[in-house]
Amino acid sequence: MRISKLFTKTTKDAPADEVAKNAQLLIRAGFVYKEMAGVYAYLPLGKKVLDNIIQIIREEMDAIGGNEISLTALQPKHNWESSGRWNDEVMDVWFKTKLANGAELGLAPTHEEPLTQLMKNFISSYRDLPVYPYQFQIKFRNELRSKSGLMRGREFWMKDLYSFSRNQEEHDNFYELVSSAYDKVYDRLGIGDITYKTFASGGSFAKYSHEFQTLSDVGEDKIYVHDGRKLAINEEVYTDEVLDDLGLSRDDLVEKKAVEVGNIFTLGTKFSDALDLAYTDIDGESKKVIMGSYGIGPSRLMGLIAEHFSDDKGLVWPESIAPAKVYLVSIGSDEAISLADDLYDELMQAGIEVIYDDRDERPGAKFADAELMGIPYRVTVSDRLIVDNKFEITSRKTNMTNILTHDELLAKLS
RNA sequence: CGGGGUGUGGCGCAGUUGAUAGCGCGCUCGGUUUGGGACCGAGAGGUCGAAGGUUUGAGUCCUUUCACCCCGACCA
Repeated sequence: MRISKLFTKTTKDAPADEVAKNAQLLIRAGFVYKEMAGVYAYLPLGKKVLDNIIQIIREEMDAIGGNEISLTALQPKHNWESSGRWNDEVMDVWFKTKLANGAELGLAPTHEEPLTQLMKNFISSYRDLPVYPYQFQIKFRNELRSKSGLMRGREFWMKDLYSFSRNQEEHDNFYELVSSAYDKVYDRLGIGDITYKTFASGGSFAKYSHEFQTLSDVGEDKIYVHDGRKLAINEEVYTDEVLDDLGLSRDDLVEKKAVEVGNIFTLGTKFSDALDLAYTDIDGESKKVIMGSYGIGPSRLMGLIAEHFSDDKGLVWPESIAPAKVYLVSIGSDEAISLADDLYDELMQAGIEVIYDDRDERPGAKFADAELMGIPYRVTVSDRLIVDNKFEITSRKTNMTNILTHDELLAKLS
């Protein structure tokens, strides 16, 4: 992508009313636009990052047998009345509205009910199970207070996977499979080392659910971490009984602040009971489907990663989700520009994503933008380098610079 | 939803005891610059969040309201 074709611009100042560092940087770098409190639009570079995060999650969900779907944001109330969750006392985050004919509607805050209803069309035999539909969708939640930039919005991207299993054992196996898939997702996003599988309250059908909590000073959750076993306990279930269960003592654990970046939850028959989702087993008996739900918030992850991987110059994206791998800067004469043009074409043809700063700007401005945008490698083409047939490459993360030949540069970037 | 704070060109801000709005960034044009956010000159751009009120006169005082931010409670 050429900067000259990119409609966004960077700014030196962040909006005064935006305090969260992730939103400040993302707005300054032109990745997102704030529509209102807790509601952000994704601009070209931000959309790219979000899509990259989503793609990593998609690959890992597909790898464990997920079937990607796309459910509706508009929700008629009847499914939700079956489960009791249409009631504002039970689910207090609803955005509700009406059809022209007066019928009540809600904007989906989650999708257990509609998906359970939908699956009744496709599940009737034990042969139809297990199945694992999932989707990426904007969820709507009327939070009393949104905050922390992208990390707590009133509309936000969520990956929600649901499991439909024949029995508890089948469910438990898949539950563990999802857990390991989540580990892979966080590893690929570059936050695996600071993300802990965390014991949390389980609801009616399981003793525990599990959250994936990433350590962060801006985290809203308090967890107790055991580094050796790479697990943690959420404050809400930090009791002697739980410690006994896990064979831990308080001395082994350290209190940390963290951001919940995923959760896996055993639903049991809560929704299959409410909406009557049953199958006929091999023995001819009708049985209720055992369900689970598994969430990851791609937009929250984007905010968290922006916040975590940043410094005084701006964003520092992990290579796996950066909007491009290379920020190409040309400095000086027409000859340097022409050489940069050629390099841009060559890198793009080699499948290496490049943001080419082809503006008539001074070097300092280009360098500053490369750093603010957090592109992993900055490649410079300039008159002083041309003389020796060399290119300069600088790592955003380490700030190390190498002067390379054309072939060395391509080898390094491939 | 309780407590606190803030709304003035696109962004960041100033505006005194009330007298019809100014600075920096950005933007446009001209020129000079070109390895760390250049400089000089000339310009454009604001019914001061909204509504009502007090006053000869309101960005400034009063009332109402909306929005945003922070702390708390709640929540992926």
